[in-house]
Amino acid sequence: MSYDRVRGMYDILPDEIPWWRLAEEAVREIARRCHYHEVRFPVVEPTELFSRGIGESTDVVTKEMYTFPDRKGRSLTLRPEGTASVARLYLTHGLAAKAPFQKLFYLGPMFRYEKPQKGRNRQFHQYGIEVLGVLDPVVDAEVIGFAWSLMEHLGLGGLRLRLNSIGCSEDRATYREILREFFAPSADRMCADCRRRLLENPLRILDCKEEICQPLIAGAPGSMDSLCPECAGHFAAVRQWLDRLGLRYDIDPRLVRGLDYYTRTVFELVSSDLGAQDTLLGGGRYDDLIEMLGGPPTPGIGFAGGFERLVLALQERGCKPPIERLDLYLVPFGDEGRRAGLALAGTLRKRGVSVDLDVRGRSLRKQLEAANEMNARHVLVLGDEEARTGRGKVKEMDTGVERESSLDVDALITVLGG
RNA sequence: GGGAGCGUGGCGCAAUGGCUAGCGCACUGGGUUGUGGUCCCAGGGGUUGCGGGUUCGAGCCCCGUCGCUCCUCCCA
Repeated sequence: MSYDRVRGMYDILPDEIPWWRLAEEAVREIARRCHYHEVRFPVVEPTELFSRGIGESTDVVTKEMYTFPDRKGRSLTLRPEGTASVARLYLTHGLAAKAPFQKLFYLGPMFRYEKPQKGRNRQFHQYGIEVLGVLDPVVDAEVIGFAWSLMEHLGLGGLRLRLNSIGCSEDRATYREILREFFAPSADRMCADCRRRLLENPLRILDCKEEICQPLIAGAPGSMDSLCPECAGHFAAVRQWLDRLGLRYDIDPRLVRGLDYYTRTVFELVSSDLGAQDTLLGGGRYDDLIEMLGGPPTPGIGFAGGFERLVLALQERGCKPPIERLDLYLVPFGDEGRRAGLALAGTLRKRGVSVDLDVRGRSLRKQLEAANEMNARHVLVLGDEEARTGRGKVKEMDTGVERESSLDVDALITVLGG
């Protein structure tokens, strides 16, 4: 093999496609029901969009972006996520003034330069929804409801929604200080990473999985204690809505998301069927993002989910996507039959029937074996005899029953249908 | 970035340091050019990831390297 795949980027072969389509169609269907509109945006954006939108100090920006200069020396980046692009799109097209309230969704590949492992690739595929222009807590509940509807539609179980509020930017600043004061006295009893985090971003300490840090983290004050009255009220209202709608959630005061634009409500939907990378989707509010990118103050909320992980979870749960069967396998046979075969296939295909036929002139036996292997519903042997008389026998492969039929397209379609 | 495990036909695996590196599945053809699944026969396909070392002799042992997988980290 002379060329390897790029590390962390994968081919998806026909065998896997049914699960992908199942997942993609579910997203589109829920989006349709909830009246979200699809947007598509470039895979490449100016680097600054991400570094400013996602946050200069985040892992994504500091070490995970595919960034390169174009031929005129401008710095471009393969999108590592979608929200920043949607915010940019919102501003680019003047929606803030024209139609400030938007419910949008997207699907597509994202890129992050990370060490690959189960459920984490360098090119991965996300779907995401974004609601722009409304601060009301009912929207938070609607967005979370979308996530649950999607999972319910797919019949996925083993799920848990982790919910938290990290407050507005002022709250986050005060919380950061509270954590700093809390952890500082015991800094010497924490792992090296956490000592660094203490200075750079104390919020991250809460994510630490090191044994040594666990007891300390367990006793740390939650972010909800430092919420301002507005944010506390917002969060209480979100919870009320969720309760009213019967949407399950677990409050997790240690849930801190890794992108800087998040404010107030944050959440993750995790699956018990996945490995270490068990977050099926994650999101939250980003009420300052649009303004940060140069637009008018505009609240927003959304989430993104990974298709790879969704597919893994579906397979883990034994979900079988519907199998698409070939309607008819034509077995052209003899000179006349072969001449008639392709023409007949063409007319049937125009009528919406899926037809395949042998193009290698193989033996009758081999062709039937092929038909059997590809799980065709019907077989029609089209030899010289059939070509001459215009009649043939359609065999239903599951039962072995043969039915005599005219080779007239309408007659055939009737036989195939039954 | 750190750690662990694994690299042998397309896939899954085997081979005490010793014969021409085998087996199953898959693939191709035939048994059977007028009807599939089973069965039988035959065939193609390998620089044992790569490079070096030890040895009379290395798929096997040693070193290096590359790759893959999982964990950590982070996140979708």
